[in-house]
Parts: sequence; C-alpha cells; structure tokens
Amino acid sequence: MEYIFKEIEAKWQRYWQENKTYKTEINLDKPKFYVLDMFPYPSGAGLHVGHPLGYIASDIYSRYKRLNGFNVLHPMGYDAYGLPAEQYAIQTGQHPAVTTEQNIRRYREQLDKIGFSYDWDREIRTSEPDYYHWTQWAFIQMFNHYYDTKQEKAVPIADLVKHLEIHGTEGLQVHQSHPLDFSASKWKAKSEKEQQEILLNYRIAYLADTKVNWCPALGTVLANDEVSEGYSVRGGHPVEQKIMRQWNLRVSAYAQRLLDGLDTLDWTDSLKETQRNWIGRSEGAEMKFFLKDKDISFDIFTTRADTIYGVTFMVLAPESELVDVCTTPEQQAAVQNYLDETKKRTERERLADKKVSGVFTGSYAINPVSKTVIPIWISDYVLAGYGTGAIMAVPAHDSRDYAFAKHFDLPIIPLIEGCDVSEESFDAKEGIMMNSGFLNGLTVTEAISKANQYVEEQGIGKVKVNYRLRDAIFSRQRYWGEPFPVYYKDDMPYVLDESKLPLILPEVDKYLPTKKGEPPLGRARNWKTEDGYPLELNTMPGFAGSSAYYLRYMDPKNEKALVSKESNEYWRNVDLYIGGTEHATGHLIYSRFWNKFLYDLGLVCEAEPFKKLINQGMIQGRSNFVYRVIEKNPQASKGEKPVPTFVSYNLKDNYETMQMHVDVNIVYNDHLDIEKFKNWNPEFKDAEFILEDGQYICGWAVEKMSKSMFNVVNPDDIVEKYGADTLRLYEMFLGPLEQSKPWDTNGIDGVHRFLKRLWSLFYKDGESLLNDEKPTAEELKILHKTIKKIKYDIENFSFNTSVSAFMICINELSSLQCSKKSILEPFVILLAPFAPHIAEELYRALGNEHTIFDASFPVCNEDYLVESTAKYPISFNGKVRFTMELAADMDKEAIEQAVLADEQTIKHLQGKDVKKVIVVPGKIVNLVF
RNA sequence: GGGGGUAUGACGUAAUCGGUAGCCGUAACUGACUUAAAAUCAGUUGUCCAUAGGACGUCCCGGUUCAAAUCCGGGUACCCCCA
Repeated sequence: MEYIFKEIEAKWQRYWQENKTYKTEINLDKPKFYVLDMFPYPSGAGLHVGHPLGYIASDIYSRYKRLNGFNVLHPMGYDAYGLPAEQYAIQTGQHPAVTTEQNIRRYREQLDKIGFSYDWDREIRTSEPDYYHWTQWAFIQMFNHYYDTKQEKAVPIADLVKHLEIHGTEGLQVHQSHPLDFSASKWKAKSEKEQQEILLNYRIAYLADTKVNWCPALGTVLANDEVSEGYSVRGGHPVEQKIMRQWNLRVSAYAQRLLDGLDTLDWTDSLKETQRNWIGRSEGAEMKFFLKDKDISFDIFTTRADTIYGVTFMVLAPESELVDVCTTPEQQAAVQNYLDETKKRTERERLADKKVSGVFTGSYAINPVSKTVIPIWISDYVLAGYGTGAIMAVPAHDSRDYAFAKHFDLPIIPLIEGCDVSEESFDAKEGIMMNSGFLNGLTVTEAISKANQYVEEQGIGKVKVNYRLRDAIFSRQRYWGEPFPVYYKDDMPYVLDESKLPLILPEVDKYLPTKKGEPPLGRARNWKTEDGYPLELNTMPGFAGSSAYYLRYMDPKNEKALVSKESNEYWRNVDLYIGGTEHATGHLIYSRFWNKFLYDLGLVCEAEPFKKLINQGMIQGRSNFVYRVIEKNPQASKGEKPVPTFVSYNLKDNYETMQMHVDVNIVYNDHLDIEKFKNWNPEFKDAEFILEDGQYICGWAVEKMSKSMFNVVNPDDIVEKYGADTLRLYEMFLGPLEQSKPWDTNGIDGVHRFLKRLWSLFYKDGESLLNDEKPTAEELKILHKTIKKIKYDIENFSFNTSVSAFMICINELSSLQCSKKSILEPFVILLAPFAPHIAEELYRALGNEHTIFDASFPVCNEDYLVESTAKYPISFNGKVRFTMELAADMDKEAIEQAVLADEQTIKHLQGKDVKKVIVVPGKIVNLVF
C-alpha cells in the first residue's frame, strides 16, 4: 500500500462528517474546554495560505484537549456583514447577501479540505436574522440602561427616571455625556420630548452630536480603529472630521473595569500594554482658572499639577466654547481668521504637523496658585475632544508648550534644579523642584501628589482620573449591516418592543444614499413601524456582530435568548482564543465591553470573555522576480514588436534590466519554469532567456502577500499537491506561531517526506510490516522522550518544535526498523492533532475500530528515560575540550575526582594548577586554572 | 516623540532554568541504485589557519559570571502599535 493522501483524506473527512465526530454537546461528566478562532470576514479573494495558520494551531490544541478527556467546544462562523460586499454591490448591483453567500461557500470548501474539527452544526453568520436578532436585542438593553458609578454597573433606566422624579439630578452618581442640574419639579414639568432628550445623556446606547470620521468615498462614518493615517482601513479613502448626530455606546463608562480586568487575563504583555495605552488612564488634577476681571472660570486637566508655578500662558482648542467668551473685540478678526484656517485641517494633520500656529484671544487668566496673570491663546495643538479642550501651558517642561512659547516669544520658567531649558524643554519627571513656592525642594513625584492635595484642600479643583478611551460611535450610513431596532416619534428615538425582533434588513433598489443624502435604508419602502413611525436609517458597524458571537456559539439555535443560562454556565467563557494582532484595540475592547455589560445584567456568568489569547504572526509573501533586459535602441525595432528578453539572476548585472514580479506558483526553488512562464502572459510567448547552467534563476524578496505581487499561495493548491496533513504540519513547521514569517513553499517536501517515512514503517511493497514484538528499552526511550516533548510543546504552543520532534522520532525508529505496534500506536495518537487524516488511517491499520479521537493521549513514563550514564562536556576556563561518559548517579565529588584523574585532563592542564572546579551534575564540568 | 517586539549558517529555524551554539528541515555537493531522470538510501557543508589540533563565531560596543545567543548598560537596523 502506498501513501495516497488524496484518497485517505477524502475518506476520513467523509467519515468525520457522517459520524458527526466533532459534534459537541453539554456533558456534565466531562470538563469543558472552549477553543475559539477569530471568525473570518468572507472576502471574495478566498483564503490564502496565511489565513489557516491560527486555525491549524487551534485545531491542534482542540484535538489535544479532546484526547486528554475534555469536552471541547470548537466552533466556526462568519463575520458576514461588511463593507467590501457592499462596495461590490454598488459596482455591480448584485445583492450583498448573494456575494456573501458565494464567498462563504468558497471559504467552507477551502476550510473543509484542511480537515478541521469544527462542530459545523454551531455555525453562525452575523448577517442572518436569527443571529442579528440578538445583536439588536443587546442594543435595546443598552438603550434601556445607564451606568451607575456608585454600584459600578449598568442599571435599568427606569431606576434613573424614578430618581429624577424624586430628587432631580441631586445625588446622581452616573456616567453621563454632560453634567446636568435640575430639580424633581423641573423634571416633571418637562415635556415628553425634553425628558427623552435628557435621558440620552445617560443611556449606555445614546444618540448625540458627535465629531466623527466621515469618509465621503464610502459615504459613511468610521470608528477610530477603522481609520489609519487619515485614510479608511478598508479601501484607503480619505477621511475628514464632521459633526453628526450618531448612535454611541458608552464604552468609556467601563474604562476602569476594562483596565482592571486585564490583570486577570492570560494574554501577552504587549497586547495588554496596547489595551492599557488605548484606555489611556491618567491621574491628575482638574483645576479652575478664572478670567481676569471677570466672574468666568474654566477647567483644565493636567497630570503635572507640580508645574503650576511654571504656567506662563493658557491655550484653548479652536473648537472650545471658551473661544467666544475670551476673544476681545480687538482680536475678533485675527481669531476668526485663525479658526477658518484650522477648520480645513483634520485632527490627524493637526497632530502630525510640527509647524507652530496660534492666535492671542486678548484675554488673561489668573493662576489659581501663584495668582500671576497670564495670556490666553488659541492653538490647534490642543484638541477639543481630549480633556477639557483647554490647557495650562508649562513651556519649561512640555515640548509642545515649549515650541509654542519660543515661537511667540512667551516666558519660560524652569522649575527643576539644574535643568537646561535654553534649547529644549525638560519633560522628564525627575529632579528637585525650584521656583515653585511650597513645592520647592521636593522631588517631582512628591510634588505631584502634594500639589494635587493642595488643589483639593484649597478648593481650586479636584483630583481626577481621565481616560483616553472614547465612547464608540455606533452608526454607519450603510446598507449591509444590522438595522437598529429604533423608531422616531417627535424626532426622539424609541426602541422597538423585543417581540418585534428581529427587525429584518429591508430590500432597496440601490445601495447608495438617497438624493436627500440619507443612508441607503432611506430607499426602503415602508420602512416604518406598524403605527407609522419612521425607523432608523443607519445600520450598525462591523464590530456589532462580532462583539458577542462567542456567546452565541454556546447555544446557536436558541430562539428565546442569546444564550441559555444552562449553556452559559457550562461553557462559561473562551479558554483559548487565537487570532491576529490587528484586533488588539477594536474587537478585543468592544467585546470585553459588551460582555461586561451583559455580565452586569446577570446574563453571562464570567466578567471576561477570553481567558487566554494568542496572536498568530502574519504570514508574509515571498515574491520572485525575473529581470527583463531593457531595449537599448527602441527606435531601431520600431514597426516589428521587440522580443522580450529575460536574464537569469546571477547574470543580470551585465545588462540593463528591469525587475518584474513573476507568479511564485510557476517558480520552483527559485528556478523559473520557462514553459509555464511563456503561457503565463501572452506577451511573453516568444520571450528569450539568457540562462546560467541551462536554468533561469529568479531573484526573491519578502513582501506582503498580495495579488499585485503575484506571491499569493492558495492552500487548495498545496492540499492538491501534498495533502492537508502536509499543509498542516508545514504551516506549523515554518516557525513560532506568534512570529511573522514568510511563506516559502520550498521547504514543504521535508514534512511530506516525513509522512512517507512514517508510512513506510507500516507498509512495504503493499505488505503490512506491523508486528507484536516486545519493544526494546531503546525504542521505549525514543517513544517516551517524544511523548514528553510533544505534551510540553503543545501546552506551550511551540508547534514548530513538535514537528521536528516527530521527525527525530521517526528518523530514529526508521534506523531501528521498528514496526512494533506497541510503539507506533502511541506515536500515531501523538501525531493525530497535527495530521489527523493519516493518523486515523494508521490507527485503523493498527486494528482499532473507533475514531482515533476517542483514544487517550499517551502518558510519558519517566522510568524509560532514566540514563545510567551521563555525557559530561569537560571545559577548561569555559572552553569545552572533550566529553566524558560518567555514571549518572555520581556525586559532585566523585565526578571531580574522575575528571581530574583523566589523562586528557592532565594533557589539557599542561601541568598548571587547578584553582577551582565547577561541577553541575548532569550538565557540565568546568576547570579553572 | 512614546510604547512593544525582533536580530543565530545560503534560507526557515533549534538551544525550555545562564551550562557542548547550529537540533529538525530546505538548498547545495558527493556516493549507491538507475540506460537516464525523478523517487529512495548513505554521507558532507559556520568561518579561518591546519598534520595532529587550534583560533574565531549568535547585529555592534561594554559589563556581570567559573561559564552569556540567553542576564545588565549603551548603540544600530528592521517590524508593529500609539501620538
């Protein structure tokens, strides 16, 4: 029998499907384990060889856990709403649901070929009504709750209304958009519309005028993490700032809990750090500054209250409401001129631009501590959205304030002993304070806390914690997304009754905004409630559907709830989550927020959704190049088409050439397949080649894997040529899971050979070699050392080293010609998580009747690993000279004696005295002389 | 500007706690089998000097240590994130 992977793999994939091998159900007798992949957006391009990397790793871990007696939940689905399908729909008129369905079918085909252990009965698609029912439902809950800062949790809005009816805003401890102040009687006197408007100030899902990233080309707003460098992440279109009335989620209310929760998670430090930076907690003082000669004050936030004596001016953001208040008539024209200029620039440009600009308002403020009078300026380096939109400027100790002061020739007062501020500011938080009144002589850290304390005591302001984390903008002016379960009455939003869910996405004639500039849903006919109230025209953003999908997998068919209590209490949360780093701040913040909200409502039992998280590295492309000789004399060959000539890599320097990408799929070990190349592009049909040793050698480089570089490798092609087991092993063999690395198909023969060698221990010339002979100590040692290594590696996600351990094991067994069942059976179980098809086949050949995934993972017996002797490297002053075989149970002293007595030692010492002997039992001996 | 990460043969990488640097593969070369090629099997391959044997070598400079790819300080290059 030959190793015919194509038949074997098809056979077992059919078997698994027919026998529902991977169907998972609640089983209280077994411990649960939940392994999740970040579900893909099904793009039109299909999967390339980089996508399955994480899926293979999680599949190995799932199968390993199953073999160790766990009840493993390992589901897969599709993040099916999204912009590309809609953009395609706009171009072609094709309904996004149709292209999405096609793409999903293609993804599924590709995934199936790789042999994953997903329980496909639990598949979800975010664009299906029975799924987005629960996305809409969660939105309704958020609308109907507010965040109570005393209880530190979400509370029904009805409780807030009760409070307002009795006490007004008195004693409210809540998260809110703006502080409001009114009495109970004032509240009761308000109209329904006014009351609804006020409640939006508190709701967790609320409608508000928000500064948004507006992308005209896409016709929608984008979240901060959907924008990069002033361009949309999807599509690369320019993005500008605009104020629009938008739905928001009050994520900022959860900032502290999102921060604290990180400590409980088994994530990499770098990922936690990224989240901490994103949340951006800063502790500082919010201080009140009064305008000179006026009874008007405004707040500023600073983390450096210690520098209060160095404040030589104030700066307002151009958007600040205080601009009007502070601008004096004389400065009116100059200020207006400046505001007009800055309006044209995006926030991004303002921060990136190092050019200093600004204008004086004409007003002065009074430093609340030193009582000095300081000018108030306006500059675009202060952003309205951050803090209070006004700052106290300390040029000596802040580089942006310093640049501003130098430019406008404002005073700079150094506050730290010995610091030199003649050329640049001193931003470090170290040194001893001076020029600072009661803070003199303290260190910076001491001064910060003393200044904060002072500010509170004197009633100048209060110590406050600020977060960078903003509320999430939740409206998109697009078609292909979840409709909001919202209607408008008297211009105020109301949510639908839960019984009306799901609110189905309506059909439209075109996927474009209406003439009035409304979102595409404005085109839908009859888009109103039964009572005739108009429904919301926006749809939800991409992260809506992906924020709670891990919960739905626990109970995907439930029609009464997102997830039943029973399912949630059994599966709890994700034990292992694998996906790319690109979701570090988007998805992973939003779903933690979403989960915490549901946790507050008592609907889920765990405060954090993803216990352990691993980021798989990016698979980069490895491009190949050919070198086209540039025609020296284009005029001469006019009339007849010049024949393109290509010169081989090592000869290219003798010619003037142009480097060209060539499809990596027609290049083997950097040797070009010339016939395929000629057919690749009709233009090269008659091309000529300057060869070296009869071969055309290509150049190469590591680049992003993309169509335009012709370096995309399709997993289907690899499976076709080598089989899924080889693909799986090779993806793991490439290198550490978390590192990014280039895909180079060249090495794949090595792992394929390994599988063939394994096969050849079972069969030779169609005859089975298997026997029941007793294993030798050496064979047992080889096996058990491998068991130990594989277990360690899987648990540490070091899959690349496991593959090499498998190879070592088979190399050793091959040289012993070991075809003993008692050795090979445990081996194939070890291999099964990595190469499930061949493992099933060989397990059957060993005489088993059930699937290998009902077997148990072998356990290492340390007794087989005990060595009677140990090989000691003997080093002299740290340099190894020779090795000595000594009994393993010798103690330090005996080893020292044996080594000193050895004649090679004597030779190397050349009569010198030994000063010191270091013996590390089992490791090394070092003689110092 | 701030934060995080990475750097080892021609290439992907290994060295799990500071203890023989280069395991496992690829590629290349040699040999066996073959009419030949492929496949398979056996072997060689860090650099330099060389007879034995030695010197050097994990991005660079310095340090700690009996001993450093590994720890510490400084620097360079590349990647990612934030501003």
